[in-house]
Amino acid sequence: MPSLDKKPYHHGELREALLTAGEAALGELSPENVSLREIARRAGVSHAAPKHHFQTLGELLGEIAARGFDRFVENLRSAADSGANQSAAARLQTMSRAYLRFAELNPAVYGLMFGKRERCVTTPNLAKSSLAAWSQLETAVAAIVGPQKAVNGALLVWSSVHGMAQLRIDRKLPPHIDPNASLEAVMRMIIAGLQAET
Amino acid sequence: MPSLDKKPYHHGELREALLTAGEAALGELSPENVSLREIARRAGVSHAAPKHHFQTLGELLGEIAARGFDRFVENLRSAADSGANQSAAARLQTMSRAYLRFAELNPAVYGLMFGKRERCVTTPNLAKSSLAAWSQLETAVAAIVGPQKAVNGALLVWSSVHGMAQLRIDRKLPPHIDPNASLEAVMRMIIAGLQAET
DNA sequence: TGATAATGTTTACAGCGTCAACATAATTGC
DNA sequence: GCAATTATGTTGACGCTGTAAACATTATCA
Repeated sequence: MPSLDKKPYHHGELREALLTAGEAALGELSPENVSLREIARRAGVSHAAPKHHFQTLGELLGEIAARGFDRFVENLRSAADSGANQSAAARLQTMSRAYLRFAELNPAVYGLMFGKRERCVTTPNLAKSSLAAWSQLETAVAAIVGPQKAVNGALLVWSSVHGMAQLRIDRKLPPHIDPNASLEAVMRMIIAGLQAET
Repeated sequence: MPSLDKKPYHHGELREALLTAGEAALGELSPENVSLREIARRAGVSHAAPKHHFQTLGELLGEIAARGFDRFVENLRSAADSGANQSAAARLQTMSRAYLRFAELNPAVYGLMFGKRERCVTTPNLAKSSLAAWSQLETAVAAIVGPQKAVNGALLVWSSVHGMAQLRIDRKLPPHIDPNASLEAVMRMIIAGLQAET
């Protein structure tokens, strides 16, 4: 009698399997080694099978970036909620911690989300989530400096936190710097700068 | 009689030619299309010729990044010099403008310099130049907040400017933002934040 | 001047993304 | 319920890539 657990010809959940295999590969391999063929291998499928679900590698990575954005926005939202009864400044600091934490835990996906869009295709909901994250930040900043100056204030915060995340991921910070302690000090200065604007 | 301008078997200045061809390619093509073979083509030489001057593509790109760093440090230095008789705050602002300008004019090289070191190899003088840039910045910041708090202050400035550069290069800024005007506003807030530390 | 080192070319190999042709299974229409 | 169609797999091919090895040409030096 033939073995009962023989692999069927059709996978059934291949699209989903490719996305999770891709995320796993991004977590384990250096980005340049994350290839369509490698992801297909991990999903236990031939190298051309993904074609029926993602036209190109860029489309697959774009979808992974979109999912990353959803998780990212959710993380920031729950951080903001958890600080609902704090001061606006403390809430902003909490959000910044969540931001940096996400970047540290998901460096490759973070790179897809915020890096140049050469490796992945920008899907509509990716653009939407990106804008959602921005207005989330702008709202938190507006609570400190008022809506008038919220744009530049949000730019200050976003640039700084994004810059720190990037520098840390790319290991470009001088070795004598402790990123967590520094984030607190940097955020303190940022908030002072914001408050000087009022 | 044979033509006099016939190409000689040996190039003569191939190493230099490869570096400039590489920089040109980085300026014209999207980074993923900058290949060793493409650079060799531009230098008018067979695809394996670079091997005698650069062991790998990463070595070539690493050397290009190192040269970029030299120009970068020089730009910042001359910006700092030009503001020698200004206040420390104004001098820092001048340096920031030079920083952002360099990133805008040389996005691909900037990416090699500050991005992940997967595409290019870190050569010793690259590390040296990087550290030089950092202490240059730290000195400028120390003139405002004193040496004690210069480290965190420099981190604030570097993160912010690097973040803005990256966001602008990657076109991740909301479209309604004018980067140049925003830089001024952001730097004003940063300097206020630094001065609040004293 | 002749050996040797430097610096080119050619050829080869494996991995990549993508496409086209084909195989198999699920679904739909009658 | 069965045939036609559609969805989703596999296989093989193409041209690209980086890199290595073998070979050709020229420059350098004893």
